[in-house]
Amino acid sequence: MSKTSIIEVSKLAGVSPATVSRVTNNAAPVKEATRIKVLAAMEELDYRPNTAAQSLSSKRSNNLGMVVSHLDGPFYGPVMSGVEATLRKYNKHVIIASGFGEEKSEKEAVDFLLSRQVDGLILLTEGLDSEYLEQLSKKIPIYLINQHIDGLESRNMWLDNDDGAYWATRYLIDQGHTQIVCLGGQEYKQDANERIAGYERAMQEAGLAITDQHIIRTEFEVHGGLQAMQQLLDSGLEYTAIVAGNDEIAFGVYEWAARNNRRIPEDISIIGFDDILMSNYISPRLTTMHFPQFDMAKVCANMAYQEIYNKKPPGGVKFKTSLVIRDSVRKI
Amino acid sequence: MSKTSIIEVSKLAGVSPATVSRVTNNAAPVKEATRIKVLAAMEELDYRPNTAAQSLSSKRSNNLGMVVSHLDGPFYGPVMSGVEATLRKYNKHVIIASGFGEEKSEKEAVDFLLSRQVDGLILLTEGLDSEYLEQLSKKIPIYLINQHIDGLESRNMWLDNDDGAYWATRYLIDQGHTQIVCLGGQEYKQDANERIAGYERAMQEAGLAITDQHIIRTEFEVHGGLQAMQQLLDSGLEYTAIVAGNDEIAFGVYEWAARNNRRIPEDISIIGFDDILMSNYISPRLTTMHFPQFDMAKVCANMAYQEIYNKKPPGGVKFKTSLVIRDSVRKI
DNA sequence: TTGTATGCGTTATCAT
DNA sequence: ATGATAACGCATACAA
Repeated sequence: MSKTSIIEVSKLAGVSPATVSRVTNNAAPVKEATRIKVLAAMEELDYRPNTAAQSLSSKRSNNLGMVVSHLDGPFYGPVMSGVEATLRKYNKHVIIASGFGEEKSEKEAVDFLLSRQVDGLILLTEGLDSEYLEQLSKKIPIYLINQHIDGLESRNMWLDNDDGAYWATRYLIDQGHTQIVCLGGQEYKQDANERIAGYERAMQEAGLAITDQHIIRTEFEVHGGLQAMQQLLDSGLEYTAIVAGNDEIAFGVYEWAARNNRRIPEDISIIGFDDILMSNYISPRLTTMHFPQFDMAKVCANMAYQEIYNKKPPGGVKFKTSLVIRDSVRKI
Repeated sequence: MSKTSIIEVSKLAGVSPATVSRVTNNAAPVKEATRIKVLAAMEELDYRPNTAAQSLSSKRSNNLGMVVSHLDGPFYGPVMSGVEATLRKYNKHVIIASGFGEEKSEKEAVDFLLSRQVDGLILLTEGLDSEYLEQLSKKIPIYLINQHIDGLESRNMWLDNDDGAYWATRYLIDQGHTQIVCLGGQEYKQDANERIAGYERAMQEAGLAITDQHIIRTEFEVHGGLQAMQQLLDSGLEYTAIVAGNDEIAFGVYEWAARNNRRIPEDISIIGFDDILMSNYISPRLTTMHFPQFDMAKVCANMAYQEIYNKKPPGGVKFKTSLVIRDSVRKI
């Protein structure tokens, strides 16, 4: 374990430590001949720069912090995966902290990460409001996934939820459905509102009237879908198809259908939103709008890297969903 | 951003930097009065020790590395969550790297983590063989989740797969089933073999004869379950219940049942293994053996912490599954 | 119990 | 293009 230091490498290569540093960081110009010598010495001694010393001296940890609401959950895996893979390519790393879905805990996670001297923060949270985030962004570069804050647009990666829900609804309409309800998320959630707006837009455009009963607000969870279906039943509204606010709500509908002896898609057609892993497993496989989480994560990590370590100006990106046709919608 | 250093704290408190260091690490004895003074000064200046300097000086990064096969996948979330939560409590942190399910990539992940000077390694991998791991363990403490290697038992956290499969099978038998098949994992997987052994043990104990046709090997995936069912059909063997090697295989059975117009549990009873999140979502909800991943992760992280930072000797732990009764098995 | 002094391995500044 | 040297902020051995 006797770590070989830059000094030993410099001696073996017959140069100064500074020169060795120059080649490891290949930032400053080094004559090709000496570079080769140094590289050879590093190789021979199996030299690995001490990251702590690098950080101390350069005042950079080479770590980005990332806080996600939940480490488990079906949604976050691909995002973490994308960020990790991208950063590792640049020899940077992500330190992930869980916010456990609560504002307090999410703030603690941010503090923890700050105390670890991360160079930037990637946030995929639910409980952090815009004021807090604006404050935070004065201290450290922050990148927001799936959250759109005025004033921070350039470091936002967000989804065009309206557009996605519009096309989801359009697909149902194109399949011949006219009695379409929407089981959306709760009002305090931005994306829930955007998705509902997209649904409304498509319905209106098609000249299909909707009433208050057509839109049911519930939690973005399986049990939310169940409750919403009960509410829908109670309302007596007739329908042939459902636009679900997300896939988990759609699963709640599956559950409800199974309990109440309704078949999907024969009796009820349904389209989801997000395309989480499970959508492709469940039976019948769920037709849904694909959320490009992995791409979003990669783009975000790239942007963070480029701005923080290469001073390239950031620019927010809006992503589009894509329709994934599977087996939960029937043609009328 | 002008970070306040230990020097400023020491001046404000009227003590030496060494004393400040002593209170932050509360290892060495400090008079209560001065401790209070120092704490007050730290508070006032909002002092946070520079982790890079700490690492450089103490020769410890206070980071543990963790490599998992996949960051997404239904299985790893709870494990990461448990490790992260536990370590954070101790003000240590986990750096997670993905192995992307390939040996080469997993080794790269290990190298990457080593180059980050982690103090220990938590491994939840598939492609690293015992020889490699034994070699690795000479360089750095490694903790194995869900993998049992001779010579490294004391740092192993593993599941009693045999016992779990035994009780899964027993449950089926207790519900009146006698024609029970097992859709297990592939031969090169340790846990797959152990689970099959448990199945066999329970069957023999109950005096139920099994033939080669009773045990089908397949991949631990949904499509594996599908294939196995096809094979089972071709064999012409009669059965009323299935022990699945894991939940994903069970989902494959669900899929097959849906396609072939068989009902669960009316026509086919099935019990899974692992209790992944989805098991509780799918319809009918899957009866399965719960894998205490979260506990396992917490125990593992605790053990790593205690050994690495407090020199407490480690001791491997064997975990038991527990039966989660839901709706996929019927009583005969 | 507390202070002093040194070292940790690298980068950055300033020369050359 | 390269070398010398001073930080970087903390922990620790040693001294008091």
